[in-house]
Amino acid sequence: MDDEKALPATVAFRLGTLGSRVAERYAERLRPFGLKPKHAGLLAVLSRGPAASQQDLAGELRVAPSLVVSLADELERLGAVERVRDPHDRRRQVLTLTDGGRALLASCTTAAAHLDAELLAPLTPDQRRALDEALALLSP
Amino acid sequence: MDDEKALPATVAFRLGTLGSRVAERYAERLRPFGLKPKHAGLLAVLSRGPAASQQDLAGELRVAPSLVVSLADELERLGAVERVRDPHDRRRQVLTLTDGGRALLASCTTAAAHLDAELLAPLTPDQRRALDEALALLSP
DNA sequence: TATTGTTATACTCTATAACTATA
DNA sequence: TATAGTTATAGAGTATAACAATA
Repeated sequence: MDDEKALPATVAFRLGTLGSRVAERYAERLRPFGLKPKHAGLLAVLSRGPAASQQDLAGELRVAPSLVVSLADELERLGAVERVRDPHDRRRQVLTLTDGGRALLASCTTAAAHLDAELLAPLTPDQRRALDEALALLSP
Repeated sequence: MDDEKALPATVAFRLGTLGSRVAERYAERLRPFGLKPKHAGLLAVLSRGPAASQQDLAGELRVAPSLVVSLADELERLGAVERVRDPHDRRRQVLTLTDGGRALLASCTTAAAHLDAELLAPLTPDQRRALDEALALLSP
């Protein structure tokens, strides 16, 4: 008997390719807003905590600090975030979400929900719950 | 009641980020072989069909034809594939897997299987089956 | 003229490293 | 001297477009 799965049958391979295709489709939906998925990720992090330092944000998003700078630049240009210098440590730029930023995040969330609906259409409710559970266990 | 999921709770968002992290981890495992995931994908396609044209391969892998050229160049340099001109249409380069290429693919498959074992460790057998099923339904 | 493979070029994304200002 | 943010530079990965050979 042959226990060996072919490469395209492994979870790692399928998760990698599926993830890349889903990310691509999500990026398409965000394009009209002038955003890429990483912008949405940054908005989401800002929305749930009080503004951390940009270095902390970099750690949380698992990207280089210099990337946070350009993401924040672009979000600032869109009026979605504001940079305020921390008066206690003037080296720190504290990022805060504006009302426009919250609206933008809501749009990103709606776009993701629409994509979810399309993706999950072929799954039964039980299968959806199972997938949700698996993703919760697999996600870092 | 609030039906609206937060962005990081959507399937699209989690599948995108998880897929990218898994792909990164898989790429690490392939590095010692001098390969990237796309090389492994090409080897896998070649292993299960008789050699198609490079353009067909590009379509199957969803990449530009020029990328197939460089992937094939690198695999040829590693002795994993051979290019043979089709005598019936001398424009066509037929790619064939060598024994070395089959061995290399086996290594890629083993690496993916090891990664699978690590990824799936926190899941029960039922959860693994459910994930497998969902991936089958979601994958193109 | 159309098609296959190839080459040349450019673009996107992201990281590393150098720099500035505060501490 | 050390740290936050920024800027400059470079590299990976991939696509687009021009090109050569063959049909």
